Amino acid sequence: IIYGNIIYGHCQAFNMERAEALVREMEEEGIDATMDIYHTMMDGYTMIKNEDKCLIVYKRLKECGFTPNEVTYGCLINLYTKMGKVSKALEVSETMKSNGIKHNMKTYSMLINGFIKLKDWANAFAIFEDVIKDGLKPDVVLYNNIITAFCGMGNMDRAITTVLEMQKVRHKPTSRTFMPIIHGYARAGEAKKAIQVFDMMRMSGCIPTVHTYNALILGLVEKRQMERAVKILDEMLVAGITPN
RNA sequence: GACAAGCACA
Repeated sequence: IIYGNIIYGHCQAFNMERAEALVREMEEEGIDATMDIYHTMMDGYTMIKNEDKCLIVYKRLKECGFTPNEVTYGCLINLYTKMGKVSKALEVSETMKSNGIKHNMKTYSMLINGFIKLKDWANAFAIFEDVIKDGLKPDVVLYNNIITAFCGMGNMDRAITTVLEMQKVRHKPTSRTFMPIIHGYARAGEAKKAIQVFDMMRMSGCIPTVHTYNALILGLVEKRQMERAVKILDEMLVAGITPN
């Protein structure tokens, strides 16, 4: 139990060697690892993009007599989408379903995100249809994913209407909701619109993050509006955000 | 049920 927390900490800090050493230490003491420990280990390996190790952990989980649950499959789907192997992720999705485990918002988000990374908008939206068909109500993250997709397609208007839609359903946009939009306008050289969205964002009570500022500054720089970019940079420092 | 596996970046 205590081990679990420490291992979790190491995984988050990318110290996978340390985490692994602890697991071994635990086994030597005759303490059985719990499922969450396997999950955090899989996650850790996913973060450092070590597919093989992650799969080994998965295999060990099964060897220890655990039955994969939705989180386990989620970890696998996450792994494959992060590696850009969406077809593999879909296979996992099928196995999961045939084992009687339904998709939830997170597994769907991961799949959509995988397709978005490949710029496969058609399939991304196909998954979104499945979500609706399942009668699930999209959550904030899923909305953010959809917005990212619209921005990637260059369909900025749909992106904005989606934001309005989610507000209607009483979902508070997060700073990540607006980032792809600001970024999209920035890339298109529409600095004015980017700033408009930025204001809209603050109006809805979102606190801009470093990434938000980065997106905005990038746009201004591309438009050769260096003075404005520098001004924003100052605002950012005043807001107590450290540039990266 | 709530935590917990899903959304940043040239």
